[in-house]
Parts: sequence; structure tokens; C-alpha cells
Amino acid sequence: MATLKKLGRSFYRRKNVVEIARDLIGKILVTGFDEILTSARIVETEAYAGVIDRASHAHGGRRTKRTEIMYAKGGHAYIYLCYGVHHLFNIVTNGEDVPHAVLVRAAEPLEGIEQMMERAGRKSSNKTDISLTSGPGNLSRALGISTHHSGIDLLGEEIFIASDGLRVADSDIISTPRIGVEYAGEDAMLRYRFILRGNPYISAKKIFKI
DNA sequence: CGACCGATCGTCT
DNA sequence: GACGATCGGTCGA
Repeated sequence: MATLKKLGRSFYRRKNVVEIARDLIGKILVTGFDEILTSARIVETEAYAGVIDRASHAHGGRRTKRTEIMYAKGGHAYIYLCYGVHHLFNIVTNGEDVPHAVLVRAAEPLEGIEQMMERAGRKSSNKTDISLTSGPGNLSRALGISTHHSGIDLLGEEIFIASDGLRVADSDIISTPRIGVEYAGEDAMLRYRFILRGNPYISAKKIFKI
């Protein structure tokens, strides 16, 4: 595997969260805790544009104990529990008091696949199953990410994003509306979701046809 | 294959 | 006390 270069603060502090969501396609999400290292290449993201975005937890400047970390400077993890079951991993972006975030929805496993399957309760004899890291809940489970990690700095060693130098052509990144945000009115139509063209790990493929 | 439904619980009203 | 930025199983066509 090529040398990994951890993304620095400047990547996350940029002001355009949609651009950051697009730039994250092809980057590598790494977790290293419990003496287990797992990594996966990000193939699907969604941008949440803060106070003006009706789909965002920070819409209208809403600020609660749970969402407080969204108001931190870029490069922190915001993880919350969805439907009481799924731990969804978000990357906080922009500067302090600007609650932008990118939801990572799917990735392609690279390192530690055995450990990922163990975390997901799969039999290691099974051939690699797409659903292992397809969809935000599955991805977090495979990488061992839970709400307990919410607030950690992505410049540390527990959870971080890195580049292995892979360049993804603009033409290989497709934008679509976000998944499961019908409640957001006009904002539900924004093409803030990005997927790596043709990658099998992408979730909610129905939307592909749009 | 598509539609539907139950699981499950922290968070916010 | 209601409700999710979901998932996986089941059921019917």
C-alpha cells in the first residue's frame, strides 16, 4: 500500500463544505483503537451546510449538547445515534461557530477486513460482502466508530482521514440529492451527495438513476 | 425486485 | 412521549 498522508487542519477549515464533501471521495478513512487498525476508501459523502440547510442538525443555529461539536473548528468528528441503532460518522468542517459537516455514507474496505467482519458479526469464511461498509450505519460498525468517539480530533491517531495520492477525476464523481432528507423541503433537492462512479459499495443505488 | 415493517434508544419538545 | 441523515428481514408479485 502506498504511503498515507494524513489530511491537515487546512483541508477541513475550508469554507465550502460541498467542495470538501467532493474532495473526500477517494480519500482513506482510518481508525486505530483497541490495537486494531482498519481503513477504507471513501466512496460516498453528503454535505450539510449548517444554519441555512434545513436538512442539517444545526439548521437555524440550533445548538444542543449533542450538536455542540458541530460548532467547533473543522477537523473534528460528529457522531450521533440514528433510529436508536446506527452510529453515523460526520466530519465537522469550516471554522469555529460555523456548523458545517460532511456525512460519510460508504467506503471500500482496504486494511483490517477480517476485523471489520468480526465487528459486524460476519463469518470470516464468507466472501467480502458489499454491505460490510455500504451505508453510514454499516460503515461505522465495521470501523468500530460509535457515539463515544464524537468530538475527537481527526488530526489524532484514533480516527483520521488520509490520502494515498490517488487522484479521482471530476468525471468519476457524480452528484445526487441526499438520502432520507425529504423533510427538508427545497433543500432536499440540493445535489449535495457525491458518489464514486460505478463503485459497488455505494448505498441507496436507486438514486443513481436520477 | 419492490414495498413494507420492526428494531431500538438518545435526544429534544 | 415522539421521532429519526438506517438496516435487514419478510412478503407478495
